[in-house]
Amino acid sequence: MAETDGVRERILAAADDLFYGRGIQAVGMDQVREASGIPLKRIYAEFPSKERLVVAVLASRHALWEQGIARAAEGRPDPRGRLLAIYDFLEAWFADGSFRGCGFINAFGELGTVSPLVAEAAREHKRSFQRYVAGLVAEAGADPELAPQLALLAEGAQTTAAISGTTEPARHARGAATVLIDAALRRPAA
Amino acid sequence: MAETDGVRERILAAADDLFYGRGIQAVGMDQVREASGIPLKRIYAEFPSKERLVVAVLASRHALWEQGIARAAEGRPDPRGRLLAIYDFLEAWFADGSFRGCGFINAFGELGTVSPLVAEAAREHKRSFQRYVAGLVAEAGADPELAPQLALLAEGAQTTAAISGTTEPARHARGAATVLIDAALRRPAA
DNA sequence: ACTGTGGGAGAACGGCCGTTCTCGACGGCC
DNA sequence: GGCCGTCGAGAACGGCCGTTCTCCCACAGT
Repeated sequence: MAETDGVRERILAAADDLFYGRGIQAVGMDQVREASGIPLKRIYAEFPSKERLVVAVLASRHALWEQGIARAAEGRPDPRGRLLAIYDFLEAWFADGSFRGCGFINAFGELGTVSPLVAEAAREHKRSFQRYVAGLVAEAGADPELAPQLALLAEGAQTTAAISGTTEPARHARGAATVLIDAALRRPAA
Repeated sequence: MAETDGVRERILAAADDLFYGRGIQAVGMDQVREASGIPLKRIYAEFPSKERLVVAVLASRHALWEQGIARAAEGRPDPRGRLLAIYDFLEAWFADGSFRGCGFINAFGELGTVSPLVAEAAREHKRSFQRYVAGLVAEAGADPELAPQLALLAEGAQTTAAISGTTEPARHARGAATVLIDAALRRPAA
């Protein structure tokens, strides 16, 4: 049992590509098998149902997201810079040809009412991002109200970039965030 | 041919409820028949395929959206008030128990890659909203950059409210919009 | 009253879904 | 070398999908 053999990871990578790229319901388990090269029996040994596989894919996507914004924040000495780094990270992401919006928003829209596990995964992902932003806002000593406002800009940029197919929303969000942050820092929190 | 008999409207209303509430792929044509009380044969006489029905539902939803923001803007004498009315309209919408996010974002996430017609309907809806905001921003004499920023806040509020299940995002967006508008009006466009 | 037409209800169709089962080949241990 | 458990390949299953077809009744004109 020394190593997982990467089977789980190969399934997750293939399923993530397919689910994110084409929509979850539009992808059959046979396509996951074909793309991963892992037999159906083994997939079902690892994930007892498609729903569980979806949840696991979302979990891995959440980990990637956290790594991404953490890496973007590296080298930014002040909280203000780390907050703005979020939008730089978004711009790089939007420029990726396979970008298709926030996988959690997409999954929630598709399965939110039919799968409580998927709905909860999306809620927890967004809560976690809100906490991250709130932490930086607190570090900066700004009004806590600033945090959800900055998060809103990031969410809006993701959906707008997905539908329009451009990267501009990241720059618009960054510009708006700059104004909001500087206004909040001029009149700091009690 | 004096009147459409409302058949088309009944189909659209039932389909919209179901598609928006449960997701498009999760709803079968039989459920549309049952909910509308219109026989399948007549539905297919009116809409040649499910995809066309989806597009028609999105078109009616677009009309409702335009009416909603237009009505919210009534009685607001200045562009600034009409811009902020967008977020008041959103808050009222979020408070509706059946709110489940922006139907166009949901449809795009679910079918954007598989149905070009649905993708185009979503794009056109968002473009139209951008034009509306841009018009008000121009009326106000503010920097045109303000328009996409305000739109971002509205988009982010919709997805955040959908996933969190609260109405707060509307107030957060309104607060951020106030700051952005007033900052832009202090340093007006060339 | 008889025929013809149109529209209603629901069965039927081919196809794909998620999931499970069968079968045959392979490799480790005595 | 012979047995046994393991595992991969793909068929099989029940069920639902979007779409079409069949059948039957209710009513029009003469």
